[in-house]
Amino acid sequence: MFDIKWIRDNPAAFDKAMESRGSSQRAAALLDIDDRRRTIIVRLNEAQEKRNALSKQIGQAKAQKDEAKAQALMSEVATLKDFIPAGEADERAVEKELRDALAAIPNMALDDVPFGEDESDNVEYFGPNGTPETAAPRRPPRPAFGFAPKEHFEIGVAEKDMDFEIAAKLSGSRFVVLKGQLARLERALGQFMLDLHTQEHGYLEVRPPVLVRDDALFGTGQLPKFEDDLFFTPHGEGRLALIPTAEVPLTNLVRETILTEEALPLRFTALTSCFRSEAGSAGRDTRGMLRQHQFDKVELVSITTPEESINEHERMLACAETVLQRLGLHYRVMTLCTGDMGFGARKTYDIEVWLPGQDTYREISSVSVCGDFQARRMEARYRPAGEKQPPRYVHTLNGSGTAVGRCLIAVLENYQQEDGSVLVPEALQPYMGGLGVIGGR
RNA sequence: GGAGAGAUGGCCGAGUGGUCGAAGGCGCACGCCUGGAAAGUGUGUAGGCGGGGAACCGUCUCGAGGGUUCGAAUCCCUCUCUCUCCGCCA
Repeated sequence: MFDIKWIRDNPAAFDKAMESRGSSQRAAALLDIDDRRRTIIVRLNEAQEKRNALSKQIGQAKAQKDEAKAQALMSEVATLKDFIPAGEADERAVEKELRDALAAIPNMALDDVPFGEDESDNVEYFGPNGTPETAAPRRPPRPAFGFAPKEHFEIGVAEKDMDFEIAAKLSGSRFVVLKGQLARLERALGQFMLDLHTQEHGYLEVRPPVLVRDDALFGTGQLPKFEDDLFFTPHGEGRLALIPTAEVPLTNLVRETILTEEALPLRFTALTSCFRSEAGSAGRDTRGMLRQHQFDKVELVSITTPEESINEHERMLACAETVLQRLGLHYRVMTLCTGDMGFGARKTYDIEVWLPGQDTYREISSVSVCGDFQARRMEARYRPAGEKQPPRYVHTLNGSGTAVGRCLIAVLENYQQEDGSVLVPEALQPYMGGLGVIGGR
């Protein structure tokens, strides 16, 4: 969420940022609300000041048993009796108007984010000061096949243990039932990723709720604008949402707090199921388990100072890349252009894994730095170390590390054998009881 | 689901109609003490909004929202959450 004071001071920059993100928001309309708001506040404050001063005098008069004087003062205050409640109501209304307007505005892209309209304008990224040559050694090569590689759901093991028909009977479309070694392989992937991030990357493992309140969703920016993407369940008088990503509970872990600077950075990771209604995706990726209503994901969230968030973004990307490197999966990294970024992001890297069966790259991780955008919505601040300074908003980052279901697809497609079996990447074998291949005879 | 207790500053904890944004403690910051440190000691230390170049001033905030009152942390109503006991339950 934007700071109205910043918009007041930088209206041209704000308009430019909105235009580059394809938003029709402009500073003038917001500042008009702000002007009305400030006028109301000034008038209200003056009236309150007068009331408070007179009330204090009434207290003194009563203490001195001067009833006549007290009565005179009380009748004077009575003239404010209508104005103050009305002014308070006006203030509440205009504050809400401003907050509602600000809450619907997407974050501003960082200066080095490429300008563009959609995913065709995204730009490949090779690391800080990187080139294709410097990035290549870290990235596993594409596998070579002596046969035509199949899509994941056509591979022998999947035809046996990846059951969309029974899932449809249970739950409808966009659900899957995994069985046997495929079920175990997905579990192994989640365990492997969690162990990697907790043991080597310094993340704290968290088991959060997967049902959350509207407030938490507002904090990370899913509400109020993206209600249609969520599943809700009734609860008491209200409702709870199933999380679309563990970003929601992990980031909200610091909501409404003032941290000490020494506590930063905070790094959280969680393996959870995620739930998305995919309302706008009818007809897209309907075959296979690429786009499901329910999927598992290992999420990474960092809470940092403003000074450190850019560095943390690169670090988090590297943490996510390590997953694919250890699994021997070929991938590329894209910097999302201004038009393709999510609502709360200032800059986003997508990691796209190579899927030989589809003969294309598909997103398997998205790593975003949000600046103080979410922190403002959550009221998450920290107190700078040293000399007395006011609290500042923290910066928040989130990234997938990685999507487990899509990673399963990638393993199947990249390690498939002509006979329908699939080799188990070395890094996963300890999690598979030493098994080197699944689906073989 | 039933009964009861509670929610106060970064943290703990006093405070039942006026001078209370709020005692005391912890923590933190600065100073003194010290060869240096610890201990001790002194001072300071909430946040939001508005006005102002600034110093500063005003206002709001004691879980949230309404209400009573000239005046509310304190009284009333509604809600949320936490704790204890009972019931149910993986």
